[in-house]
Amino acid sequence: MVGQKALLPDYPTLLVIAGPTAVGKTSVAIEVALHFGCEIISADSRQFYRELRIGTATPSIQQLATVQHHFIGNLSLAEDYNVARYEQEVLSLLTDLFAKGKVVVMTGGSGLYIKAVCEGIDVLPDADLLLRESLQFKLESEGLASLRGMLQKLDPEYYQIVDLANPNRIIRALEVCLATGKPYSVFRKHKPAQRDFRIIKIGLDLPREELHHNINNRVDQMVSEGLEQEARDFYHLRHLNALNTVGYRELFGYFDGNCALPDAIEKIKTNTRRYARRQLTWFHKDKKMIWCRPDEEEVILAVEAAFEE
RNA sequence: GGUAUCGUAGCUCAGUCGGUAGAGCAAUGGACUGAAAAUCCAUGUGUCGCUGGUUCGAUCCCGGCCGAUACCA
Repeated sequence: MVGQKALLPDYPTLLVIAGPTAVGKTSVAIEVALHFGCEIISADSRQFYRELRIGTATPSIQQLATVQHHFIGNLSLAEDYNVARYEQEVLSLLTDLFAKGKVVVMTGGSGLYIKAVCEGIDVLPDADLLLRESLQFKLESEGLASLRGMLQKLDPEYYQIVDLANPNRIIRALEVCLATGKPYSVFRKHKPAQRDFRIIKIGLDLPREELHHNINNRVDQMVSEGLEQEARDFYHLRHLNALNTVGYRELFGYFDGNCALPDAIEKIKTNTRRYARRQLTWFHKDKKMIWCRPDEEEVILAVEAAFEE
């Protein structure tokens, strides 16, 4: 199968390969991209940061040399970034890539980022970091109930549907209300965007036990590759969102003296497992997802079958 | 070999003055439009080590056995 002449689609096709962390997306995506002779767009909100190499399981130098990748190491830790920018940048890149070939592979585990590319995302104001900080302060000093009260006044419609226990949701809505003077809900259209390319979504999964085994092994491997030093190098930047990331926060806790190194490593494994579960929850909701084992031949067969539809 | 203590959920342990049991962690399910590797919500049946006995009734009391730990030989 791999190495045989590829069956190519008639229209530009974005081939999404999603799945939980450590399922084996990177190598499958490379094989699939080689098969279709195309490039890879990463959809991983932490592999953007070039400083985070070990802890985010960035593809190796050799892997990156095999197939042209995009959105790997394209940002520096201190840079602000968000889904909407990603959507725009990917769309613009796709125009170029589809001028060269009919297929582009997109792979990663950040569900929201994939969704933004496939379905679009509403036009909203970016976060104002100062405003966010002051709301955060209000949360700490006055409690969540106070923020809820504000939201109830500023956007009663959204107040009815938000998760009222989730500070992040409420703060974001308030940011938009305060920055624009309009209720957050008027911006939330949720109208799926029309794309001028076809989308085929493949979800990779493994029996849970096997996935956990992969996760545990990979964390041990990260540690032996020097994850502790990588985290230490950026300990002083821990306040940055990019470092609010599994693998780094647990080690920061160890540097703070809150736990021993083996405990921190154990916590990384646990939190990675939970992260994988949240990713699966997100992807399971997508009814268009075609589920496969992380095996390139199985994926290519599924993709070529989808071309026919 | 003797004595003592312990054996309860995947793990660490609590508890039942005898009426078949519950916390933390783990795990599982879910939500989620500019923080998304983030953030938030929900979910606790397990031969109470095995086996006899007492009892209307035993995980709890008594005996034996097995296992663990500590101390003594």
